[in-house]
Amino acid sequence: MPRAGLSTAAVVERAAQLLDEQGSESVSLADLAASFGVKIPSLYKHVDGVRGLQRGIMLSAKSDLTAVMEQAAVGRARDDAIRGMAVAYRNWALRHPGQYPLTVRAPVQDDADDVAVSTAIVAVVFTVLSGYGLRDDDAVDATRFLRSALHGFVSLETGGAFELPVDRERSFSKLVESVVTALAAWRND
Amino acid sequence: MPRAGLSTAAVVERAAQLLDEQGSESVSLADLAASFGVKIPSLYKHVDGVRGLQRGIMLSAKSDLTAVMEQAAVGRARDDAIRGMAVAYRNWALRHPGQYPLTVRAPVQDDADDVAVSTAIVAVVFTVLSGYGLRDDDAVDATRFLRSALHGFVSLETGGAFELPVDRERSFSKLVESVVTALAAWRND
DNA sequence: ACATAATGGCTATTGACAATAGCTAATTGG
DNA sequence: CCAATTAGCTATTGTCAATAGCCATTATGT
Repeated sequence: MPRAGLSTAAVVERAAQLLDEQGSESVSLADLAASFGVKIPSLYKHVDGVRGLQRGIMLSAKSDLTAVMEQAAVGRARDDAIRGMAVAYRNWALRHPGQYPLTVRAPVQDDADDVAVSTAIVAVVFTVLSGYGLRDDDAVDATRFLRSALHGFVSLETGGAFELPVDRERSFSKLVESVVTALAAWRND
Repeated sequence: MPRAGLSTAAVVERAAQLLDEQGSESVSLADLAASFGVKIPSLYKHVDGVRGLQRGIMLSAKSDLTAVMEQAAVGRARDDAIRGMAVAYRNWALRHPGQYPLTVRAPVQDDADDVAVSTAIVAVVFTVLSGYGLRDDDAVDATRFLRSALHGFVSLETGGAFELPVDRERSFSKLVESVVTALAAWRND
């Protein structure tokens, strides 16, 4: 019996790929195994069942998205940083429609890795917002507002809820500009 | 064999209830049947399998949410209408965390009922926004912005993503006020 | 080099669940 | 009060995740 050369990383990566391609909400071990030309139980040597597999994809998705957002915000400040980050966020989601929903899963509190990557995402947003001089509760409210707007748009868009034949790019730009304006005026209301 | 007195409406309603209570993403026919003290195959006399059951819950959820939003907007205009609708939207979602995700599912195009209830939701938002004098593409962009903000917040909230010990009510109020401000200034950007 | 350990993938099996076919008992209409 | 319909049942099949236990392959240590 020739070896297929599996590894935890390879299995998780392939699963994430299948998830993005086939659009379904979860990968079956059956499909995943088939994609390697391998039987289901073999996967258990590398991944702890469906649960462990999903956890692996989720961790990699969250940290990947965080990196992309950081990258987009580096060297920019305030409005420019927001715009860059927003576009990067949306593009990542459009490229990874299957993985995206996993990035908004609340962290499991007794999973240290999950908590770490999850707080990292919020930290990026938080840092970008620090340029507006927002503190404490105001910063939290603003972060929630920004996340809500981005997540809402992307979630509806990848879910196919924007069906009218109106340019989604333009709608997103308008949304980002509205958010930027609101953040600039945050102290006033 | 005494009859349990099932009906399509009763089955769908109970399923929606279980969905909200047990927080999971879907109801199993096993649990649903058990809740009636009935065997699985009996459900097929009232509902067309898991698919048909989900469709039933989705239709009822979408029209229920639409009614609640309409109710909240009646007799109000502009900012007041938005505020009322936003609060009603969020409250409905918080009360129905299981059903809520079904309300943002894109309509299946060859399902006339689905298309009808789905366009009804958008129509409510559209009508409320008509008070701002927005037309054509602007109205679409604004509708998408409003839906994105509301859905994003509620989705993150019911998903448990807002974990910091900061008042979520306040965050939501700030979000609504930001949206209202943005809508009032829509033409300017 | 070769024995021994560690590892990778297999078959077989169990258990949960959806789904269908076909039966029988309860209800309802003339 | 009998006939037709309907509701719920048992039995069965098929899919999938998961576990147990087997054997082949690769790596290691003297």
